[in-house]
Amino acid sequence: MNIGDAAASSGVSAKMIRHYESIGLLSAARSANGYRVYAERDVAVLRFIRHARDLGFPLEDVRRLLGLWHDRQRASAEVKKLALAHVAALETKARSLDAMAASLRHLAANCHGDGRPDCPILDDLARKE
Amino acid sequence: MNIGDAAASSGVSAKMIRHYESIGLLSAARSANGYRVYAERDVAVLRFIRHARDLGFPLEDVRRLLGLWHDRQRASAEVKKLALAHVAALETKARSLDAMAASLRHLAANCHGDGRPDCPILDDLARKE
DNA sequence: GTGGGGCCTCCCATGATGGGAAGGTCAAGC
DNA sequence: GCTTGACCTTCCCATCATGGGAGGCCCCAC
Repeated sequence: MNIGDAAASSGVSAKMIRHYESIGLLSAARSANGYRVYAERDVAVLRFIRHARDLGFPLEDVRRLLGLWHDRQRASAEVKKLALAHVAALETKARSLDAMAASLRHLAANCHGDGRPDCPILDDLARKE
Repeated sequence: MNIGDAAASSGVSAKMIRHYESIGLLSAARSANGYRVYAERDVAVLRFIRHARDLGFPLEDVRRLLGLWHDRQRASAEVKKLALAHVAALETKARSLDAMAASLRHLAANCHGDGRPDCPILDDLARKE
């Protein structure tokens, strides 16, 4: 299987497959012509990476998760710990964005939003602090 | 006022002040020795930028906001429109993070988290899809 | 006049992804 | 057999906002 097929059946772009290889998440055999060759096992790894990325795990976490996945002796506690730390990070980030949205929504609510130039939003951005 | 003082009183790092200048958000006079020179007016602009960044506006939005701020004839409607579009983007992003967190939290809840190797989190990441 | 701190420019790095150029390879159709 | 087009290769560049650091100039206080 060449990289294009691996990309199609894993949902990871060929570009990213090469990138993941370059940072050592993956390795690929090469055929005589220099093309990367993939087996089903590799496609499974790529899908794993994609799923982890879909959950927002940074690639360094993905690297650790792959290590834990490949280690059949790992304790599930390690995986859970990593996952919950990531959940906390996601929620912290989400709360931060919500706070920004709420502040801005409040400012916007006090803005006429008509043809007049007065604008509490700009006034707030221009505040001396 | 040199860049260090402008940084201290605006809360924007000297590094970022130079960067903002390089992308045209700001301009600075130069003294005979080549040092950038800032007036209170410039510090106000820097604070404006910082506040907008604190609300998560990307620099391209900041550029537009600065334009609207400098234009005393602008209609507040334009500012409000920009602000609400950004609020929507922030909320979309926050909901996306929350969805990831909820999925992962659900998986983690079903993971023993003890010394055993079984782990629904890894099973899910390894699913064929 | 020397030392230290501030300033200058320029390059590099982050994290994940994509775009694109220049060139090699292969298979199908004529 | 030769062309064509699709695929593959590597390498460089861009994004977005920010920081680190090197090498070198400038200025003030001691």
